Amino acid sequence: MVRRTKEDAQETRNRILDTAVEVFNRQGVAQTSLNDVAREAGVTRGAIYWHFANKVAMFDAMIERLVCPLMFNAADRDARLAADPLGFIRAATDEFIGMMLNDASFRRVFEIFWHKCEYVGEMANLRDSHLEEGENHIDILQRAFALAQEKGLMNRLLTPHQATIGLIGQVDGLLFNWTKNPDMFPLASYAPCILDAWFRGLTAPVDAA
Amino acid sequence: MVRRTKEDAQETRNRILDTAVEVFNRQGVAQTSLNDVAREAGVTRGAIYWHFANKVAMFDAMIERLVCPLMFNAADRDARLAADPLGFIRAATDEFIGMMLNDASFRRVFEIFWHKCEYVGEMANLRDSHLEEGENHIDILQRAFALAQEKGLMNRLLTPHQATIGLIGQVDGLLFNWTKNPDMFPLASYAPCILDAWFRGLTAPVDAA
DNA sequence: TTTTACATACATTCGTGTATGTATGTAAAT
DNA sequence: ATTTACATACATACACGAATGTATGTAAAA
Repeated sequence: MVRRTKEDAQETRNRILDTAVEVFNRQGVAQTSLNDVAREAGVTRGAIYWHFANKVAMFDAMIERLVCPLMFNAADRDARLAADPLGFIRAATDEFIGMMLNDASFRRVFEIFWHKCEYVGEMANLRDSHLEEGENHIDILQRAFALAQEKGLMNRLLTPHQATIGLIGQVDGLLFNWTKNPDMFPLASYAPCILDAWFRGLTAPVDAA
Repeated sequence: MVRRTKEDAQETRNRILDTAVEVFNRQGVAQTSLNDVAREAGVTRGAIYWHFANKVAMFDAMIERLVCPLMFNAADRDARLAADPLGFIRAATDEFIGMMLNDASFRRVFEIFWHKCEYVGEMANLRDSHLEEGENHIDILQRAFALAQEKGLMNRLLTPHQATIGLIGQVDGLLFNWTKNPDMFPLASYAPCILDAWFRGLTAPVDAA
């Protein structure tokens, strides 16, 4: 039973990528052969080599399919950012954490990124090429923090860029450690109050001393 | 020229492990064959299989050789912790960050842990077995935060455990992102003020409202 | 009829584990 | 002080599976 129509082919491609996420997550990217993916997807390596040049290209396609948090791409982004910069930032982080909690397939991809992948050679290049996306997020957050300072909503002990780096580090670190070992702490209940404390450090009044 | 004495053998073993760090860091753990390590260390696979059962055992030996931050193991640890809990915690984080900045071989091992290693199968088991070490650090920090609350040095909006998880997340996240891309931000100048802000969130007075 | 979307078959390379060889150290017997 | 007997510390060689990329076959779609 061979699939031929364009829709069928697209479905095959998606099934390969879905399967790749599962197998990568279970065996690691480097330890996974294209045959492993093919077998579990119910196709042969021929199908994989038809759709993708090699494993790295397949991994890249897996990334491209990722739906990024919506906050950063929403149409009314700049308006919301201007109206309540700190609220926007907090909503964006909550959205990201929420996706990690609720969207299993989203979470599984990040588990691969963080714990089941070696960034060397072509994989390192691939990551670097996707790094610009992250720089875009940094820019947006930085602008929001700058606006918050202009509005007097936060102190000036951190530059907007430092605040951005700090927040991203806090969020990434929490999610990294939680995905590494979910038994370490309950993310859903811990993240909100930890982030409350984090933002409290920004809004605390500065001693004149 | 073959080495025979015990000292020579130990030197060979160390050279293999030193080389392994370099090669793992360059090629990734999974992508590195024992032949790669042997060639660069100036021995054959025979030497490696003499000293280690396989690659995982070699990786484990690499971890065992790691000198952990001293703060947690110092003789006067509990005394310093009791005298100034928040100061102790801050000094411990500064020490860890300082080692990442100044000790290149220490940093290279963490680069492997975080970016050049897939935690699946035996490697996942190995990591889990070393996880207890981390739990010990968590216990110490948690006790320190609890003491700080008893002394009225910090507010009670976070439990000691939540504060611990938050701090570890902040530090790990900063170091993880910095080792991923050192050009992202200057760690040496950013870390102190970001941590200042973090602790400010703990010590900020709580609104009665 | 020509592509498309795969499956099948093949050649080659590479890594692992182990088995074996060997030169040297070392401790006890003589 | 030698010699003996064995352990140590590797190097060399081999057998085996496994993964990759490509070349080719093929049936249905367009």
